[in-house]
Amino acid sequence: MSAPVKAAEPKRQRLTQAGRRTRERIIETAAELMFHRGVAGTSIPDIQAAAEVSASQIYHYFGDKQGLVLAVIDHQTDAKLAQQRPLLDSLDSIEALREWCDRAADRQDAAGCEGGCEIGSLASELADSDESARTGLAGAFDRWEEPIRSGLARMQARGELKESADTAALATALLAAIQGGMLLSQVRRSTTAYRQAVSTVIDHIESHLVR
Amino acid sequence: MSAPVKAAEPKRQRLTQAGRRTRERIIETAAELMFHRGVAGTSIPDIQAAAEVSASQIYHYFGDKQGLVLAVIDHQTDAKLAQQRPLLDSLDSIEALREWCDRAADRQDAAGCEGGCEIGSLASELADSDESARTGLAGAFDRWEEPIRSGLARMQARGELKESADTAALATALLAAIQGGMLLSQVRRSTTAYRQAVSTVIDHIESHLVR
DNA sequence: CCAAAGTTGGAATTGACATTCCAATCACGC
DNA sequence: GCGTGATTGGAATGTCAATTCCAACTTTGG
Repeated sequence: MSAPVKAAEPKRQRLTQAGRRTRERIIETAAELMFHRGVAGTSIPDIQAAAEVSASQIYHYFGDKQGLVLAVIDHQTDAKLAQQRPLLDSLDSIEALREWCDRAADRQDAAGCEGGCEIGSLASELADSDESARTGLAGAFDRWEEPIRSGLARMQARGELKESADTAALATALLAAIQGGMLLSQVRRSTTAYRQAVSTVIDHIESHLVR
Repeated sequence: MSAPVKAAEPKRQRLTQAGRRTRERIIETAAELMFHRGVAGTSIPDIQAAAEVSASQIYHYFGDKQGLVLAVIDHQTDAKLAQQRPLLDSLDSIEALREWCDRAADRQDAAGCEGGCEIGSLASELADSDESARTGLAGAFDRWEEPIRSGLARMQARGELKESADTAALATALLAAIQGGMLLSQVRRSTTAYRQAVSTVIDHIESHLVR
């Protein structure tokens, strides 16, 4: 029959300087709006108005709304990793882990606990309704989890963490605590739950320290 | 100015037998659809068709879509607590905690990891866009967390858990692990993350056992 | 049995929204 | 300098959603 399902793919086109800038502006604006109002709550006209572009521009660069959503997923993933980057690459001590998680908590407090995790919110909304989005978000979580696992693995390699510790599982548990904690904090409008959840998992990691 | 914001409130009316049944059917159908497709992805006509009711019936009983959503939140909360009820009231041993969490994991596996937590999904979608929904969901999480906390407190009272253990924080951490683990499992289509997250937190609770 | 209130059907209204189209500019390699 | 393809504007299209309205029918309490 037809070729294997793939997302409406805007043909690989050469982008002009202006094109690249427009494209970026659309993605950033869409990401912002979708973060605050959800994907379904963000209409193309909304994005048009906020980014000051015409409908044709959005459809020219992304094909359709789904294409834009996929671009937003990648953008938010890159943005999150970049934002946490210096710390993210040295999560190889209990102190570094705590510091890294605290930063996020402080940011969340500063935002008045409105909005949860950029990735997590997209995941919850899209996981069951858009298979390619689900795949993209699974990749996002993998990219995010990797530096955690890697940091723990370094601790273990250095002999600071017991051999019996399952670093992969601990990394997953910490990521889950972050996600669940963020959600509870968003709903309760207080970072207490996030801090407790994350702190609990890090305490547990600490209990695997040698000595 | 005006009275404090309150949701469009269908006047307290006496319900006939038929009325009560229709109302219930609408709520259950809406809950089901909204769980699978999200609130925004579920239209009133969708609900009409699935529940075999007319538009007037929905608006008669709930005022508007938001009213229906609030009813769905309460319904899902009651349903979740009822479903877990026997176990939920005796979460006062490590084994009971593990058993309780395992059940949820098995259910999730049986569902092919489609759909996350009924409460968590609603929370993520509605927390920032509907203040009364947010309040209702905060209450839902509180009602859910309470039996966990209470079970841990009993363990502590019996002297099984060290005095130094913060049972409230541990309960919150477990709930967060459940939520975050569910989200990761939904996105990854595997309960591994959920099992690891939950297991990690329970291991940590276990480390607070006396002796 | 009668009236008030509860229940239901279904059409009509109004407004968005995603997407398409066409035509006009504009940038750049040759 | 020219032409091809990139970029943009803005109107038009078709669909579908939320909600309202009104009229008919049913139940219930007195």
